[in-house]
Amino acid sequence: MGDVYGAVADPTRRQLIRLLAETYELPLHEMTSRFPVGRTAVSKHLAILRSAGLVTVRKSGRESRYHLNAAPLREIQEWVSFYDRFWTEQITNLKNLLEDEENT
Amino acid sequence: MGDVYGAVADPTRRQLIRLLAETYELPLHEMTSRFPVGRTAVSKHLAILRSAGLVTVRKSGRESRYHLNAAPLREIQEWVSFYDRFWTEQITNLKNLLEDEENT
DNA sequence: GGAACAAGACACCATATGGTGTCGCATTCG
DNA sequence: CGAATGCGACACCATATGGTGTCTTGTTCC
Repeated sequence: MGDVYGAVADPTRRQLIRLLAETYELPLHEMTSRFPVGRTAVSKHLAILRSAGLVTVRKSGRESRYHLNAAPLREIQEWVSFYDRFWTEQITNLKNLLEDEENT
Repeated sequence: MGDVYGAVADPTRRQLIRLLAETYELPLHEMTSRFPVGRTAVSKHLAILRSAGLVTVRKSGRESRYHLNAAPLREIQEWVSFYDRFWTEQITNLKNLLEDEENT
C-alpha cells in the first residue's frame, strides 16, 4: 500500500487529482487527452493514486471510470498543520536563508 | 531549486523536519546519531531539504548547525486545503473503495 | 604542531521511477 | 460476425533516488 506523500509528490499526479476534483468521474482516455504524456503513463499514475486510496475505479462497459477520494489527504493536512506555529518565524528565518545563500 | 512536495515525500526527511522542530538547531553528527542511516545519507537529505528552503545552515566552528524553516510548507497547506470540501464525501467514497478492493 | 573530529565532495551501486511501445482481452458498434 | 475502441499487463529503457565508503579540508584541543 503506497503512501500518500509519495503519491502527491509528482506534479502530473497532482494535476490528475485536480482534474478529478473538477469532474465527477472520468474514463482513462479522456484524462490522457488532457496530458502531454501517453496513455500508459497516465494509467500508471492512476494506479499509484489508487494504491494510495486517493482514487477509486468503477468499471462501466469497456471503460474504467476514475473518481477522486480526497480522504487520505487528511493525513497530509494534519501533518502540515503541526508546523503552523513555525510560520510566524518566517521573517527571521528568511534572514537566515539569505545568509545561507551568501555562503553558498 | 527542488520542490517542497518531493522534499517532504521521504519519511526520513519528515523525521528530520520533526527533529528540527523540537530543537532550535542541531549539528549534523547529532542528527545522524538519531537515525539508522549513515552520516552521508543524512547530509544528502538535509541538502534536499535545504534546496527546498525547508532548512537553513549556519556554520559554527567546525560544525554546521541546521535549523528549520517551515515557511515553504505553506504551499502544501494551501494546496491540500483546497480539497477540504471533498472530505465530506468520505463515507460514500469508502463504499466505492471497498467495491474497488473486491474487483482487485 | 599534531591528533582527533565535523562535514562537504566525490565515486560508486542497487533499486525505484517515469516514460515508452506492444500485446491481448473485453466490449461496443456497424 | 468483424472491426474498432478502451485499457490492463508486460517488457523495456533512461534517469533519479537512497544508500554506501573514501578522501580532503577545516577546526578544535592537548
